Amino acid sequence: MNEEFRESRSGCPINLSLEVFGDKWSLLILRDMTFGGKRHFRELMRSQEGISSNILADRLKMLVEKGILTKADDPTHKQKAIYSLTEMSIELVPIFAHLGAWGRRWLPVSEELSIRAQLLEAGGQAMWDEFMAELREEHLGAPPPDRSRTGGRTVRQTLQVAYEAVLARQAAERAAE
Amino acid sequence: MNEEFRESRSGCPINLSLEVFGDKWSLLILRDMTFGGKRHFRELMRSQEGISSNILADRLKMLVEKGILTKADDPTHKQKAIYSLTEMSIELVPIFAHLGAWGRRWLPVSEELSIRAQLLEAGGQAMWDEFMAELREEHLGAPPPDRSRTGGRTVRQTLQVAYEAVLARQAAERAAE
DNA sequence: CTAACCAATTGTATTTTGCAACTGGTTGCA
DNA sequence: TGCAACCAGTTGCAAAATACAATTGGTTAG
Repeated sequence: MNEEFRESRSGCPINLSLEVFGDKWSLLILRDMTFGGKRHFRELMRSQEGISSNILADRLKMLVEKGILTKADDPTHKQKAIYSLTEMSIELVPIFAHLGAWGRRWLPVSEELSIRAQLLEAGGQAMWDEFMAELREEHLGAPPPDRSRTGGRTVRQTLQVAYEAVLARQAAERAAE
Repeated sequence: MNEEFRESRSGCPINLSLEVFGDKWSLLILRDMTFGGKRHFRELMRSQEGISSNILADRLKMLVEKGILTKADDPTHKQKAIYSLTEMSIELVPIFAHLGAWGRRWLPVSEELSIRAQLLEAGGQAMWDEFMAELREEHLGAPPPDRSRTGGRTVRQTLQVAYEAVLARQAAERAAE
């Protein structure tokens, strides 16, 4: 397991974490998989930030090597690869939540791209736990979580609906001008 | 405030956060200031990971420009600069805590460099709040927090004592072989 | 049969990083 | 007063990472 860390700069947990995703793209790929439900190379290419295909290929390879993602053949298409989160990456959800909250508080975020972060912050640990359970179901084939409390809607759907509502309102406001 | 983000790739809070410290060094510098109490260039040069002086100078400049640090003259020495955390960087404490917990769980950390992360994780939000209050006192001149509950020892001292205890035990074990 | 789709790879230019040496000055001490 | 240690960087250069555009070799739907 530890072979890719042979040349690590130090055994500090923060440093080792940064050696994994201390760059401008790795966490964005994981963000799109986690919150955007993206599983394929081509879906990941359509990121807000415009990643190029060689960088994406390189990062996916690295993340698979480090055990943060897994890669499998998609049965519906011989050339299609499907990427999955692992427990390792699913447990980044609280970090995403805090990172989003911090960014929303201190940086010039746009409303539509920060509504998810806002809801995730407001939902707290309970929502994060629920979301992680959903990801385990979707990516690891874990048994489905009890969804009776949440009205049958997944956390990702909740976030997505809120995002689209903001987009719709913005479009209406622009039309009204 | 937002001038340095004019060319940002997107208004997503996670993306904007990564544009600030999505590299291999910025968070390590902030870690050393936050947990190591380092305030001077030369102290920061002595990181576990061996940052080089040009990179350190570049990152300090960027972090000051972005409002994540401030820089002031040290009255004790004409050439000495003293760097301080701001509210922005003090509020990274929960992110450090989660990042440390994640790294400790999934990466090949060393015992002595992860004992702090372990204590910080165990201490939870209450400990993080206490620590942030201490940092505000130390870096922003905020009024001292009520320290009666904690036996007069600061969180940083608690972490440091634990770190040194591990080092001492390791030295004793090596001597006993 | 063909156009769209698929996950990349290739080539090249630019930018960032890493490393070592060096700068111009300040301070403590003998 | 002179000298060594200290101070925050800067400079020059090589190596690595990144960005961008074009292309590859194959698959699939209509």
